[in-house]
Amino acid sequence: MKSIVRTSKLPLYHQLYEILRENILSREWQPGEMIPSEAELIDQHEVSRTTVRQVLDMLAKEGLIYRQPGRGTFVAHPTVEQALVRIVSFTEDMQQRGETPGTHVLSSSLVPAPQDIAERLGIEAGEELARLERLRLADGEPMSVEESYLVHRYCRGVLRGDYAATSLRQALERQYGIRLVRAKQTIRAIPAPQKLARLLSVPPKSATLYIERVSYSQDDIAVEFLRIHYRGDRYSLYNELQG
Amino acid sequence: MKSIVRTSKLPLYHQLYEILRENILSREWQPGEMIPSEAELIDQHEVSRTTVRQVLDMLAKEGLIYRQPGRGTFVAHPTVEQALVRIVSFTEDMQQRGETPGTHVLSSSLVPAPQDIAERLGIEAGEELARLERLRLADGEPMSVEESYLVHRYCRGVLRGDYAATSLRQALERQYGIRLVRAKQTIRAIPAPQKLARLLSVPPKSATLYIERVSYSQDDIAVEFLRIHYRGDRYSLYNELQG
DNA sequence: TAGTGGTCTAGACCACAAA
DNA sequence: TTGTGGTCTAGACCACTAA
Repeated sequence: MKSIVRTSKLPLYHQLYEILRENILSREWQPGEMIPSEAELIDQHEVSRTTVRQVLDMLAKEGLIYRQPGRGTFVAHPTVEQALVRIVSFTEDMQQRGETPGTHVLSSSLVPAPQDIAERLGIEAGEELARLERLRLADGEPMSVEESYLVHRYCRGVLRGDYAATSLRQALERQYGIRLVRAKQTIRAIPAPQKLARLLSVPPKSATLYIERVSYSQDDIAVEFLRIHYRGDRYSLYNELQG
Repeated sequence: MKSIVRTSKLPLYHQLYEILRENILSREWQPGEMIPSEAELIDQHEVSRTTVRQVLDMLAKEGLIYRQPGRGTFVAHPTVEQALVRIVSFTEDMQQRGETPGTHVLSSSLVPAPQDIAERLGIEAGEELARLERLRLADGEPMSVEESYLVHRYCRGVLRGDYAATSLRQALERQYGIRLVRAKQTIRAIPAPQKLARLLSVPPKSATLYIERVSYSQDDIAVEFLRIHYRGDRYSLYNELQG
């Protein structure tokens, strides 16, 4: 198990956060299981209660844990509710919804950046982009069509991967050290153009949920522009608001 | 100015939060303006730094303030980005988008709760609901149709108000002390039914962004069920995700 | 009664911005 | 040099849960 390094430049709470988060995501601590009490975490990591609570507050805010006064702190069960606030892969998304994901790669090529996409990514028009178009299936039926544009400069050769089987996000992380940690997106309802309607197996002009997303790396650099058309009759988004 | 009551059952941080929040929302503290430093807040309200910082963390998380190390803490400028995370009135929403809002009341009546809505609100089917149907305009053109269902028990007589001119949210707050502080919603793309298409001035089966929302009061009681159909060609949602 | 999380205090040292 | 927010500590009292 990783432990806190007192000489690190990283704040103690940040190190402890990474450690606890890893224990949860790796399933070392199972959903529903009680995690060590605040007192135990203080002893184990030799930090103050304030620091421990700061970390638990962060994890609770993210929905990874929940607390029960007088009882303890527990690992939360993953819920669909997280979908719209956390960046989630198609595979993960479908699994949360209880459907079996599938993928067909429709096309994959290098293209010069069109003006509109270049603007969104903060690069020059004409710069080389890796374009990947995929049909996504849920339980064998078409669910969405995704069009990814990656700034090729940051991930030369990405298109050599097989993205029917592998996750694009995983490849970016493992081969290029790029973690997509933040994204901005807009959501619209638009009628399916003819070609898209055929791919999705719906009548032309059917309502689709259309999302445009720009994703940023851990260094806050725009890396990907994504267009997704979801079938309106099969897909819905969920989120929570506060006043 | 309100001040903290030490004998109150409410936690100090909660009272201080309400006070600072009110100063911001009432525009007593203008956007961009520096708010009192942590040291000043400690003196003014006679609480510890921990308590002050807990409150500032909450406000920063909400996006109401931002901090600059070494400089101070400032009131944030309202941004469109808040739209999908904060609960926003139609009027406020349109103003942020730079359009002039308008409203026509289509119908208003008391109805027994249908099974599906009763479930969402956590009440018995058949319980009395106040139903309000409104057409929303932006720059004089139809933008959306809203159908509100309020649990009448909590706000007897609401329907006497004129909700073409007044905000329903304001009426709930001022007349019934109900503040909608939290909501859950799902977002879909669906084709406009004939009747709706006429109201929105679009062809039948046009794509609409359809939102179902359950809103909760400060006491965490479900108060309102809302259905909104936005014209797909005029409206888009925006939000930010984190990895 | 013992253990848990919720709230709160008084103090400390740091890096950074501005004068 | 002064004031700001960022991080961290050690300790306290409370209400609640479970044995």
